[in-house]
Amino acid sequence: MSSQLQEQRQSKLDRLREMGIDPYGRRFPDAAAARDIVARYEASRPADGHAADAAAGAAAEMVVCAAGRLLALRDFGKLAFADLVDATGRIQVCFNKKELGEQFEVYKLLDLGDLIGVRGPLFTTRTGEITILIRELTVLCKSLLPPPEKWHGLVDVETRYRQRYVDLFANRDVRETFYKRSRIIAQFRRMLDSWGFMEVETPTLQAVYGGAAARPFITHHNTLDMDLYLRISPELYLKRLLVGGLEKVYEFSRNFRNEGISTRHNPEFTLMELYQAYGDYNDMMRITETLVSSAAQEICGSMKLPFRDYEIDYTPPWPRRKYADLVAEYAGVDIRDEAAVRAKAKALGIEGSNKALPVVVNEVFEATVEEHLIQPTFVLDYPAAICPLTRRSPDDPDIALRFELFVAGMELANAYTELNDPAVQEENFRGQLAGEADGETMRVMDEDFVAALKYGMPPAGGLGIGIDRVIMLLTNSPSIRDVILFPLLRGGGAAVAETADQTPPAQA
RNA sequence: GGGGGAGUAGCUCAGUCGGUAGAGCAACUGCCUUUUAAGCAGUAGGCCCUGGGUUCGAGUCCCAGCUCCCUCACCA
Repeated sequence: MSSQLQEQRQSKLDRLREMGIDPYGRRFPDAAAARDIVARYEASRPADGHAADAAAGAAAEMVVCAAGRLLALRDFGKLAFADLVDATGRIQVCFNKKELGEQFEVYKLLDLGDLIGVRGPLFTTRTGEITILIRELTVLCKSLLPPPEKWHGLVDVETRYRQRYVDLFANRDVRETFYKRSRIIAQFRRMLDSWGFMEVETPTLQAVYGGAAARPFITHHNTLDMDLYLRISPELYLKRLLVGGLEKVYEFSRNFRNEGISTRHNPEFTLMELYQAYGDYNDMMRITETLVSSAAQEICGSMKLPFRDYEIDYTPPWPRRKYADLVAEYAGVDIRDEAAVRAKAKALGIEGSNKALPVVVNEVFEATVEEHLIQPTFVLDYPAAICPLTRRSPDDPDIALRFELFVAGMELANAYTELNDPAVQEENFRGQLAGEADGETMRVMDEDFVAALKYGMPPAGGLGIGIDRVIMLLTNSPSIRDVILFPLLRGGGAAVAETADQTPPAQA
C-alpha cells in the first residue's frame, strides 16, 4: 500500500526529530539560485575546462549555498550524487561521507522529494559536471509522499491537472510554460505602461452583465440578498472609464462563461482589454501586433515559433483581410447574396433557416474560413448586425469597424472602433433583447451604460486579447488547460478527496 | 448532450484463448568514493475505477455508472 512508503518516510522523520533536527526546517536566507551558481562558476573557470581547475580550485575555492528539492539520487555507499532542483534550474550536489562526518547520518535519512539546503565548495567531477561538495546539510522539509518517476515524470493528465503542485516540481517543461506565462504578461504590462496606459480593476461581481454574448454564472450576495453575475467581459465598465476621462486604460480580467469546455475554452479565462481615447481599430491592430510579436521575440527568443504542426511567423505587419473577401474566397459566396449564403449554409449542414442573414453568414465564416487562418491574420469589417458595440463604417452602415485576430485557426483578439453614439447603442441593445428568442444574446439592458454614453464617451479604439490562447501559441501548448495552473475539472480538484467526503457540519 | 479512447503497484506501463497478477523506476536489506535514467544480488509492495451480470472460474466477456483525454455540438 501507499501507506507503506509513507510510513517509511514518517519513521525517517521521527528519527530526524530524535537527532534534534527539525524536519520542517526554518528560514534559510543564504541560498543562491542554481542557475546563477552554475553561470558564475562557468565564468570564473578557465576556458580549457576542468584540467586546469584542479590546480586553480585549491587556490580559490568557491563556497556556495543552495536550497531546493532532491530529485534524483546516485548512491555509491560512502559517496552519492543528487540533483537539487530550485525555481531557476538544477545543480548537482555531492554527499561525501568524509566531508560530512556525522552529518552523513542525516543524509541517510533523506528521500527523493525532500527539501534541503546545502553549503560547500564547488568542484567539477571527472565527467565535467559542476557540483557542490556538501559540507553543511540542512533539512528544510521532509517529504512524506514519494515523487513521480524520475525519467517519465508525472504523465497521467488528470493527475497533472488535479495535483498541479506535483506536476510542477516533477516536470521541468511545465514550470517553463508557467514562467513564460508570467513573463509574457509582465512584458505586456511594461509595454502598456510605457505607452501611457493605466491599469485598472473593474467589478467581477456584476448586477448587470454584458459586453459579450455568453451565458453567465450566477451567484448570490447574502447580506444584500441579491443575485449577482460573474462577469463575462469587462468591456462596459472600461468604457465608463473613458467617459470619466481615464483616456488610456487596460485590465487583465478573469472572466467567467457558463459554456462548454474544450481545448480552447475554460470556464474562467483571462482577457486583457484596453481602451484608447481618440484612437480607432487601426491603432488596436498595431498594438496587438507589437505586443504579441515582441513577446515572441523577447520571451520566446524568435519571431518564428512552432505550434502543433505549424510554424507560426509573428513578424509584423500581419495581413489585413476583409471579412467579405474571405467568405468569398473560402465559401465562394457573396455575403450580400442572401440566397447564395443560405444555400451554402444548407450545403454545410448549418441549421437555422429562420436566423437572420448576418448570423448565418457568420456561421458560414466560422465553418469555412477560420480553419485556414494559420499565420497571424487580422479579419476586418464584420457585418454590423453581429457587432452591437461597434461603430459603423461611415461608408457602409452594414459594416462594423471591427477586427478579429486569428492564429492557427483560433480567435486570439477582438477589437473595435468603439460605438459612442448612445442612441445607436440603445437601439442595438433593444435589438439584442428582441432577438432573445433566437438564441443566446444579451438579455439585460444596461441602462446605466447608455446613460454614461449620453454624458459623452470619446471616440476610441478598444481591444481584447485572449491571454490564455496567446500563451498556448507562444509556449506550443495544445490545450488551454496546459497554460492554466488549475483548470476546472469535474468534482473541483483534489485527487485525494476521500477524507473530505464526510458530511460537513450543518451551517447556520 | 453525440461519437471514439483510457482507468492494473507510489510513478511509467505490459498482461496472449477466460484459469491464483508482471516489468522498469521509486522503496527496503546487502556490496560499492566521481555518477548522469549509475551498477549487481535479494526483499517487500495489488479494492486490476465502482456496481451488477454471464461462467466451475472474470484484470480479460456483457450491462450500468464514475473520472479523464480526443472529437463533434454549444460558445459573436
